[in-house]
Amino acid sequence: MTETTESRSRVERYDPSAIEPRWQARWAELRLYETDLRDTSKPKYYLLTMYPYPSGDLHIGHWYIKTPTDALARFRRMHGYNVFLPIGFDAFGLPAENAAIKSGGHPFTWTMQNIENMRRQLRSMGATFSWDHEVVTADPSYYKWNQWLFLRFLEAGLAYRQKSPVDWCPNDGTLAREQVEGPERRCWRCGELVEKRDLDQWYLKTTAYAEELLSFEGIDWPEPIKVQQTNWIGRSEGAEIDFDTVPTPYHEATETIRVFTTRPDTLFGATFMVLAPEHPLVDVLTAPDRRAEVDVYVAQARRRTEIDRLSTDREKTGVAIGADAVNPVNGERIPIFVADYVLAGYGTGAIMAVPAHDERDFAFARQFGLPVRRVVAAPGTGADDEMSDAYIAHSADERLVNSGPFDGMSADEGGRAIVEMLAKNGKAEAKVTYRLRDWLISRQRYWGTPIPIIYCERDGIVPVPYEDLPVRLPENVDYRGRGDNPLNKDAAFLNVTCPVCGEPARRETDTMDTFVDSSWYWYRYLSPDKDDGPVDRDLTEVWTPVDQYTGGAEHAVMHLLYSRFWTKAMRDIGLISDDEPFKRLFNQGQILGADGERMSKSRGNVEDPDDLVTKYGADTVRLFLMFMGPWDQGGPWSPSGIGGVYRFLNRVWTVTLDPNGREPGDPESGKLPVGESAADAAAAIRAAAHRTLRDVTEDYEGFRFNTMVAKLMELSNTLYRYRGTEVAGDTEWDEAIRLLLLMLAPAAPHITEEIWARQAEAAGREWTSIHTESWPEVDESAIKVSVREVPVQVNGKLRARIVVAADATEEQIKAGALADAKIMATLAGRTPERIVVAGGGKLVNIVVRG
RNA sequence: GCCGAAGUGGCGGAACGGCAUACGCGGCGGUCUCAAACACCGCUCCACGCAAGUGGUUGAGGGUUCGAAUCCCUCCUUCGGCACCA
Repeated sequence: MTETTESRSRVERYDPSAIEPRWQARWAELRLYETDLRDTSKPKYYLLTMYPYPSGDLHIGHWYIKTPTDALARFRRMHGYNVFLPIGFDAFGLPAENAAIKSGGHPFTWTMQNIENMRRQLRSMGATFSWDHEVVTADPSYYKWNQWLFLRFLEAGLAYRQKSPVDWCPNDGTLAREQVEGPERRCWRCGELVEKRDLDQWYLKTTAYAEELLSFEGIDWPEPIKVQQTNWIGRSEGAEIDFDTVPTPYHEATETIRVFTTRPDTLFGATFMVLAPEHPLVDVLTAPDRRAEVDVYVAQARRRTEIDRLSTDREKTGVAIGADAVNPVNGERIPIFVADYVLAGYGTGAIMAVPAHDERDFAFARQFGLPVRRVVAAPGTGADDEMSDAYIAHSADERLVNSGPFDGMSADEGGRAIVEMLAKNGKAEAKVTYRLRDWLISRQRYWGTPIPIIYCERDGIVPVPYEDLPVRLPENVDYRGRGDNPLNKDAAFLNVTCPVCGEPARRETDTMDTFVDSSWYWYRYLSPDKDDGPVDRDLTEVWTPVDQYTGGAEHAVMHLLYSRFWTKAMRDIGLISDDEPFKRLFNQGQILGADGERMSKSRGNVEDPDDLVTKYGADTVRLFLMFMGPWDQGGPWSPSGIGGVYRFLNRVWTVTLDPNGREPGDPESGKLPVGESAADAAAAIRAAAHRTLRDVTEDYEGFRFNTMVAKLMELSNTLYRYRGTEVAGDTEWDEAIRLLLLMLAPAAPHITEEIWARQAEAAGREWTSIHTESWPEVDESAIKVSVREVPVQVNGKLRARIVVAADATEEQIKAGALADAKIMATLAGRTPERIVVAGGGKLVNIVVRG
């Protein structure tokens, strides 16, 4: 037994804390991961991971996002690619201001401290980021180009100014959605009731690209993301139709209400109209005796959230305004209502209500006792049958009824004919509408990119001249414990001279939405220090679009849609030639706190990676995050199980560095399995190694990191079984060990580098980094088997397994199955009705009656 | 409410039209040790059975198929997004 003790002490214990910092320093020294963007000798691979927000809630979630991405970068490098994996910080935003208001400090200080800590943590991962290309969006060298691009978009007619409502607190100014609390909608800071206030704000014309954004040609994105974006854009074909109002004693002028409808075929069924509470004609048309009630209703509606207003669950509310309109097809007078289920921002902010054929209109009509008139009928349905629900179905065999000259036409045909007839008098036109709205980029906040505009009494809206960019944020800010924008109180910032006339003028104090920063940062990564333009055209021609983008699914629509818009807009002002920003996209899941909630300091459920790294090492943490589950799933954090991954790395350490050692706990240790020759064992080892290589390669490519780790565990378990036997140290053994290390290298870069170096030293070879090795080739012949097992089912139930030659024909497999004793017993003399040999001989199913 | 996704052992999960529960955690038993820790070996979905085995099982219910965790329909639950969190 002294032998086992000896063998166990032959190699020192795996100690990540000794290994990891040393290799990180060595890689940095060798500049192993600095990407030469001008190097064209290798194919390029731009791997982008969503840059983090330096929230101060530094948590394991950041590692969860970055670790597999780094493994992928290393995997691609081993395939001969020139990989660019940049990193930066999304440094503007609300949390920095909140921290500043609370602490009295400066958002800049808070942000930079967080960034410094995150840099350290990200470095401790051993990730191969190109730190020399780092971008920090709160730096004037970055946000200057937000301003520059904004001015170019303004020149190109892609930016405009318009009044729109914000959630407003009398004490704390504009509030973000998360700052409005409770069903009563109160300010989170002072508890005051939140109201709507209309402000002049800047918009970007995303809708100009609505049609192009619907096409995902040439990019390989997950289907659910494309569906969500398509639904967000929400293209609807229909018509705009004009309804004239009926003059009244208090309003004799005829007003025209233009509605948008996707169902012009149902025009004869319109029995009332609805205006959005924000519609300008509400005020004009409301009868004096209805005024009080309407005003109250409008004020209430404006306080509701859109989600609430659009809920089909909620009881419909509304108020008649005491005016009628005329249906242009039949001259019928119909009452006009104001109701919050109609939104000002969609279509024309007014609808014709057809209760018979629209669910919400039906509910409203029921609520208010309004007539329901069927105008579309499926075969077998009477024109005036009582309706218990709106009839929405759209099929080819339904016909118009109660529609005058259009009776008998199909819905499509009738719709076209009705629009055509009205169009002759200029009363209708075919129209496509989108749910997508233009992008409101104005924020009434300090910590963002100042919008480079000056307002002059004489010259109006004046862009800041390009040579005066950047418009810098003043360094001294005074929050005085309040939530509103301190720029409004900063005289030095506010008061400027008009660039056109030289008279005193006022500077815009709104800053830009932080989604502006994140809409083009990957272009800036290529040339972060370029000072004569936002992007380096030569580099973008080579490096963009991004080959692979990884990041959270919570960005499925907004960030990814804004980025697509921005790319197209930059293309159209001649800066780049890309049509799309990201060729391939992968959305990983989110790590939640142990309580199943999103990690945040305020919830106290933040998991810091540092402790785990200290205890187990970065390689174990990296591997554990990959092993936890499918990357696109995420889930609540639990460190239980990390010990298993740590054990696995210890086993790799032992099996590679001490192949001839034996295990005291295993009576069979050091012996080949019963009945197996050394040649059999060597072949089995080789087969296992190459089978694993084939599967692991596919798993890396498909982002299936959890099964990738599982398969490497299996291989190491197989090797462990042969540890200390006569085949340990053979050619096949050494090859398997080599493959194991190469496959593990992208995921666990430190331990593999250490073992690689020790092996080189032991063999007297000169050291080269494992991370400069090429990815190995699968030898299919090593995996080939001579016999295999085929499961046999009877009526879909597994009854036996038979062993057949690997190249057995279907007939031979059938015969073998029927000859099996268990199968014969199960069949009990019954004659098979059918025998299915499935999947090219993978499985047999015998179907019998009774 | 609307759009998207997911529900599988005690737990994380594997299989994604063909052997359900790979791999790991936890648990149980063992080897080593004076002992503990570490390490190692074995067992571990549920029910009945001494066993061989038999039956059941992928959120619930229905359907398609020789065959369904996987495809379709209805429902339930959870997560992401819903335009000022990023």
